Amino acid sequence: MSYDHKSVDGKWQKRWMDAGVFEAKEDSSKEKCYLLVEFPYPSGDGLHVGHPRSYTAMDIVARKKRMEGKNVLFPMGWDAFGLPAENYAIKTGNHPGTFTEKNINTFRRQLQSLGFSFDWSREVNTTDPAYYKWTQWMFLEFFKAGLAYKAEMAINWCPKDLCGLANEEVIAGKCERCGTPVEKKLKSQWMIAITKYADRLLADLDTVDYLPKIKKQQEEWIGRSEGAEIDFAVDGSSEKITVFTTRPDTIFGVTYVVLAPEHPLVVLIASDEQRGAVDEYTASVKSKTDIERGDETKTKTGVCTGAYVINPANDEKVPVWIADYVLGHYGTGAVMAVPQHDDRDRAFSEAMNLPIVDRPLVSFDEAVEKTSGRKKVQYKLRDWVFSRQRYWGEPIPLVHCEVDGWVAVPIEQLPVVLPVVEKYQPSENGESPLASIDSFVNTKCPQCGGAARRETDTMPNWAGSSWYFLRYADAHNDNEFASKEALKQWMPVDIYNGGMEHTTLHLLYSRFWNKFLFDRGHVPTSEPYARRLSHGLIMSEDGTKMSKSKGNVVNPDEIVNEHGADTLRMYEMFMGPFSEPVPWNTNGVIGVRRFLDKAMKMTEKISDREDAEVTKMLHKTIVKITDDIEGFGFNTAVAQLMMFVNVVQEKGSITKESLMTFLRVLVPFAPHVANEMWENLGGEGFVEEQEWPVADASMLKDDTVEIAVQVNGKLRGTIVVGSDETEEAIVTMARADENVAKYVIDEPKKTIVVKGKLVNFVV
RNA sequence: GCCGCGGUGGCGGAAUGGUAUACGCGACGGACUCAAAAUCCGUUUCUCGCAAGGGAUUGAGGGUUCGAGUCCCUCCCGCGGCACCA
Repeated sequence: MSYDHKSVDGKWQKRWMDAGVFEAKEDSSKEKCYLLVEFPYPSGDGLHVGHPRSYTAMDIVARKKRMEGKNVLFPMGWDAFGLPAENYAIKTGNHPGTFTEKNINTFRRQLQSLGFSFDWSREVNTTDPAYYKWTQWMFLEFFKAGLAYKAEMAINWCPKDLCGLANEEVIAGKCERCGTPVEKKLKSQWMIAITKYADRLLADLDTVDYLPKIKKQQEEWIGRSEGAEIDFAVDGSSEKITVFTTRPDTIFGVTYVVLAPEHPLVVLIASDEQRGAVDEYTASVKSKTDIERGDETKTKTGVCTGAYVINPANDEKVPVWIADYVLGHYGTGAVMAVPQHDDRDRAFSEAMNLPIVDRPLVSFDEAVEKTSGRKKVQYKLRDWVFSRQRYWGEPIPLVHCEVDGWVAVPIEQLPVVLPVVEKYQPSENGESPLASIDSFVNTKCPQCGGAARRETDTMPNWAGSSWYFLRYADAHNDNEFASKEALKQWMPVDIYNGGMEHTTLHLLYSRFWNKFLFDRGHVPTSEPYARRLSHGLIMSEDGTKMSKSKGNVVNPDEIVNEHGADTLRMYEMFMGPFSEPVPWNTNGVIGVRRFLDKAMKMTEKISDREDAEVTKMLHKTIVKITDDIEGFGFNTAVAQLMMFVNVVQEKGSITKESLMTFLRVLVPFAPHVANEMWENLGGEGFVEEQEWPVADASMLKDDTVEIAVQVNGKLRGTIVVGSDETEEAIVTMARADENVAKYVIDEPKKTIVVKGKLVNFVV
């Protein structure tokens, strides 16, 4: 006999919703706890089994914290701008919002079918004008602070779709949709000066509790290096080449200087004899895609410009080359080459038959001083390209006026709502579809009232997700993105869980965004997340990534229908360590369902008395579950719950009191089953409304312990002794063991006793 | 190439330097049944042995230690991230 999961699941989900038990309260008498999971992109495929892994884990934490008396905020929403909806719109001509809404409804139904204790009253949706009004408002804050600026940028361009592509849409150098190799195209783009925050984004990592590997990824992405800028005068010219180097101490070993092909000085200094070769080389580099350029990391190419520079340390005259191993966008786009100390310079020298000299090093400071250089800190981080020539994104709320230039749309006119368009395809020259809507584009300048044109680019996907955690604090506020009081109550997020795939960009962007708002006095903390954890991916049974094209995607609905919500929840917790990737195994699901059936049957074993073993196990279980939830060891927590039920089954009876206590540690994992049992036993209200149990320390101690007896470290027997037995008595008993005595004939050289664990005789 | 993580039964995995293989799946045997499913009981790292018990075993090889899956060194394999950042 197994329990009827369909009626049990539905019954409790309805009751939780009706009672609003999981809604966070603006109640300062309790300590707050803000638990955040990454809000999903509501794709047309519906929920993936990967989603509930993170959500269940944090749901368990949330339920436990509530029972411990915390005021918990555990919200959910939708990161709903995105390409799939736009592609769907291009294909069908329907509005992407229709598609998005349908998908959100599916996701919401699926999440609710798993009984997560989300506070649905605070649901947010990035595509809702009431939400993106504030995304636009924040962009204007960047604009007003001078951090948003326009610049010519090379963007990814698909020559077949006539369309600009985001980096994420370029797969292996090809257009994600049509497979055409992607080209570079210069376009004027809105940029946000995240590099101004590079030092703080790096330094403040010391103030947060992230997994070390996550910190490391942030550090590497920011990529700080210390060095110096040194000027090399161009021989016979007033020009100078400034290089950035982290090794000024190698200055005497410089044999040539290299410019990136896109360096502006190239055209100025190339000699007449070399000009042809230089132009040819520059053109060939331009026509290469990033991948082609990257592919050639082993064979270095370049040409001599015919110009020479003077090494400021020793007045040596060295040639100037151009080569694409030097990047235009990093440092000064120019490098002093020291083949003696740098592998890349050495490889280039060997390829071009350039000399490699052996010169002594000088100290860093001495070299900087001798060359009149400047100490300099460089970052790999680049400013954030914020424009997309796309329909399905937040319109950038600026207008361009002939007289006043770029002007912010006044706050009372926000949001700038996405207009209705005929077609969602970008235009021939790569303009956003919004550019073809005259009624949208033509407007008046808010400053002078003259004719002006609206910006038609939209924001990238990252925008809405850069601040959603703030909106949850006060999700329905029309006057502010969130009130100061609400933000003060909830921020920072106590634990933020998400995938490793978001630990560079999303994490960095949202930290930056929050810091900026902090500087403007809009949010109370400089860092948004006190703690960041990540979960491992759920792989398919063969260990590869689940994907629709391979047809190995598991639909969570099927598991819920067949075995119930609690089975899916617990299986996802049981399948392996939370932070590691684990393969899905449909066979394994059945084990969890069997456990839940056995757990349900414990209500038939109620008795006035129970075996002492059961009582002891209950208290051990309380301790183990409490610790495991704190340490995110959900798989071993589930194992412990199983062991408890196994003991009850073996002993045949349990008191009602013990069982009801057990339900309080079961409920975070299997809330439907736990509540159903609770009700069957005559419990009042919800199990979630009970206090988290505390183990009785006196119950944790065993009367007797089994002790291993080793001889020279090899196990030769076990003895059972009283837990308070003296060492002496234990050693005597150990030696008395028949099998042990065979090996310990003479007095042992040494005897090691580890209390409660083992005795080791060294003979 | 560099950095990080990992390698334990047939499978997913467990183990503050202290009885390796918990828990689950699968498999095998038994009970119940006309039969099957479900359920329950038992066995299940390999190996020698009727048994008592012995031997081997945590990717490979060394080392430290009374004792190593765990610590150290060398190497192999897998996964993830970064990748000409001067």
